[in-house]
Amino acid sequence: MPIIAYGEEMGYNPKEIEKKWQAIWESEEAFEPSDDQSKEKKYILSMFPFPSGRLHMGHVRNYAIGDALARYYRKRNFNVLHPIGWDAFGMPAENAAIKHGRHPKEWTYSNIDYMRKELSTLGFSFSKTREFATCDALYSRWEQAFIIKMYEDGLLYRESTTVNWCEPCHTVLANEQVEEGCCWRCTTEVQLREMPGYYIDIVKYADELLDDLEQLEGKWPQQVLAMQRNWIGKSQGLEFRFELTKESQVKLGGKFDAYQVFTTRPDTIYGVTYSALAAEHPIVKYLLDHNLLDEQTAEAIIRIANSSERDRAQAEKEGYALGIDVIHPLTGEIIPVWTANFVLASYGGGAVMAVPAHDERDFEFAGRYGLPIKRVIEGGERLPYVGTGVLVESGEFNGRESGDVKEAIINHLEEKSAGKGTTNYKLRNWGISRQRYWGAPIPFVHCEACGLVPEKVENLPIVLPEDVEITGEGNPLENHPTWKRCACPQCGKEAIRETDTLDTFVQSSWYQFRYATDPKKWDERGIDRDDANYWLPVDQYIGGIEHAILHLLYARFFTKVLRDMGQCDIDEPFERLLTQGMVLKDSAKMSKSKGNTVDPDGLIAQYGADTARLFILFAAPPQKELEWNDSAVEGAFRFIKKLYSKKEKATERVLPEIDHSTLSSPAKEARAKVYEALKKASEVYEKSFAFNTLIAASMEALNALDKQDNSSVWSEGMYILLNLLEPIIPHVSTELSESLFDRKNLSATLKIKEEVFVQDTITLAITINGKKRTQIDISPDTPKEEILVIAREAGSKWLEGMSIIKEIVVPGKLVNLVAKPI
RNA sequence: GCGCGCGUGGCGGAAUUGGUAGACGCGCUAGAUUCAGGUUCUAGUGGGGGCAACCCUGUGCUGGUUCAACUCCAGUCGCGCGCACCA
Repeated sequence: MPIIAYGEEMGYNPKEIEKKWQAIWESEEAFEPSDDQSKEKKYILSMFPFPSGRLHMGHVRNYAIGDALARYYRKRNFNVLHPIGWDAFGMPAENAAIKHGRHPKEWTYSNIDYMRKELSTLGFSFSKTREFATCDALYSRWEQAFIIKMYEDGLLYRESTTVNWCEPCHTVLANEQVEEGCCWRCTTEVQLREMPGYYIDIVKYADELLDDLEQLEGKWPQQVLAMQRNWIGKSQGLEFRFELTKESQVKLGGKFDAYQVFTTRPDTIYGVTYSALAAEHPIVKYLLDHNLLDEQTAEAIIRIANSSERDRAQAEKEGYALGIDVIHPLTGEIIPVWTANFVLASYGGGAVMAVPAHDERDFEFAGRYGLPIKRVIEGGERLPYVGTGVLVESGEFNGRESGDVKEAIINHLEEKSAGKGTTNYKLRNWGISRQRYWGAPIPFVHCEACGLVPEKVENLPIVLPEDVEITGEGNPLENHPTWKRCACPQCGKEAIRETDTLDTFVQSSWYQFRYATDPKKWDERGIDRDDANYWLPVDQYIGGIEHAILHLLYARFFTKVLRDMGQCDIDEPFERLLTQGMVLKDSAKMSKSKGNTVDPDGLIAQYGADTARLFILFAAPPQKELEWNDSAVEGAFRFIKKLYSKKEKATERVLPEIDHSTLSSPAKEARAKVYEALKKASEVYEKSFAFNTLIAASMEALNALDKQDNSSVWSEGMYILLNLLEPIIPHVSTELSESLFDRKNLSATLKIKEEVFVQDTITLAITINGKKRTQIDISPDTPKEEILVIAREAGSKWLEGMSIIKEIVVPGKLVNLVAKPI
């Protein structure tokens, strides 16, 4: 019986161990990447946090995964870049200012200081020299330079259009930032508003953004790829002109002679019985402005135009005849024009041809208003029939298949100069203006004489004024007495500075390049091309699925833009993506409002960082949701205590040479388990990320070691287990590695010794007709014939009155005897 | 409606990718240690049956392929996520 009188000193003391190693790592600058770019690199990146004040469990999970990978590759002698920074601009800082009267800047930087400490108590191996906050003036400086370059390259423009306005956030939102008609941040319904703003032409890159998803196949989650494809929404078809009749042209004051419509089904063009315009369409506007509609109709159309897209999507089909007609480009028929609430203003020109026989929406609308329905595709019992088939009543195209007639109809219209093959995207250009204070100023100036002028690059950064009053009313930059007054960069006369700030997604679109740039060069340039080419793409990116569209699409887009600017030579920023699941408690997302949070600080105070990290990686595979479980945390703590308590078992300070054949069978078993865990390690760290199974294998190995007492086997076991657990529970692993092996076990590349898997006897399952009946122990080199003899004997009980018709031996696994009654 | 994914003990989850289902952990049961609680240790733990060796049954459901299916195929039900009048 061991004496445990001085157990307190002997026992596992996470606080002391963790503090000690965190200090050592800091003084050793253990996590800084090397400047030597001839070394093989790994860039491991967890999405950077918004400095909200405190870490939550989602952060802990995110960084525990990234840290495990970074530490693994560092040990494998890769040059590892594992940076952290702060996504520091954004609304919550202003909300805190309104609520608590704290200046956003002060609030943000003090949050960063606190959270940086939290990260270090968790022992994450981040590079310290590359840390930055996106609200740092130096970061804005380069971002503003990129924005100006985009403007010069014709990729960025200012335009007044209908935008999504969120009243509580007091700003416009990009399309991606509207979820089911509501603001992604505050979930209130967005309003449509006409106002000027800055846009980046992301649609120009739509094809590349779509096509390059193929390169990511198998490396990004399928779901994310599908969401991106869906969002880009490429569709090919026909765009053609609907010529207005002479009478209609006259009615429209000669202002319009035709309008464009888009269809993906040119094969149904002979089935057109009406055409429909969005309520916002210029022709409808003209009719309203010139009182060419009766009062009731006009009112109804205005009501539709003022309702949100979301409301319209839920409303019944509704529309009004406009009293004008167009001419069918192929048949010359007169087609009535309607306005309809289901036609989207923002897609395909805001106008459609309507083929009620072959489109559900058109059908429903036609039914409601008694419009004619003309079938032109054979197939299906009932209308609408939206499938493909043989064309009828389609003039010269009769009898041909939809599939091969599409191209012909497009060509036909092209020849008549009435239409052309076109590609449309659901993706819209990225609106980057925000009418808020706490963001990077958009570096433009409005000059009465020169118009819109970009700021001179040498004047960058344009920094925010600090003496502002944040009340939640209006834009503080707009309201500031002097800030917006400036000199025109072009003519030098008095001008007005732009008061919109950049969408915060702009900052997170290029931060991966900033980390890669040697900090010594941060003053000189935003991105160093050689550094970027060396470090990027990020080998493994880790973050929440909630960024599947927004951030990941923007960052991919920026990468391509920066490439075209000559900042780097890569096409895709993130080679592999891991989307972690949420951390739940009581089956609900942890949140302050639900009161179901578990505070990382409290957990660390109670059990230590290693337990927190171990639990979070053990409880579920990283991609899945993780249900918090206090007693399972205890279990993780118990494992670490057990590991620690076994340190005296290892008596040799190097990896011992062991003669496997002389060992007892529990010792052999223990070695096999240890090496199984080692085998698993590389697969887990490099491929599957199923840390839960690696931890399970390590637990099995420790349990097996504990069932034997050979100190060499113990030494070898600890040597290996501490190595493979170090990325997960670094403090206790390093502590034990230091005291047992002078940390030599942490730098070595460990070899798998195949001989430990060779067993004296192996167990084969005996199955009869695929059903397991019994098992046999045999020597591994027993010939097949002999195995069958033993197997038949072992199974004889179940084979009575049967005749064997087939025998299958799966080496090392089982014997299956296939038998039939005689 | 369309797209993607998932259904395995009381719970979290394993299963070398077609070869002994339920590893590992939590929980639970019994026992040991303890004045007691906690800790720790030992044994057991999918369901049903049997004194027992054992037997039956079992991966949402129904079929199929195969010597062999949690794994592959078809259908079906349920759940989750995303998109949603995109012409």
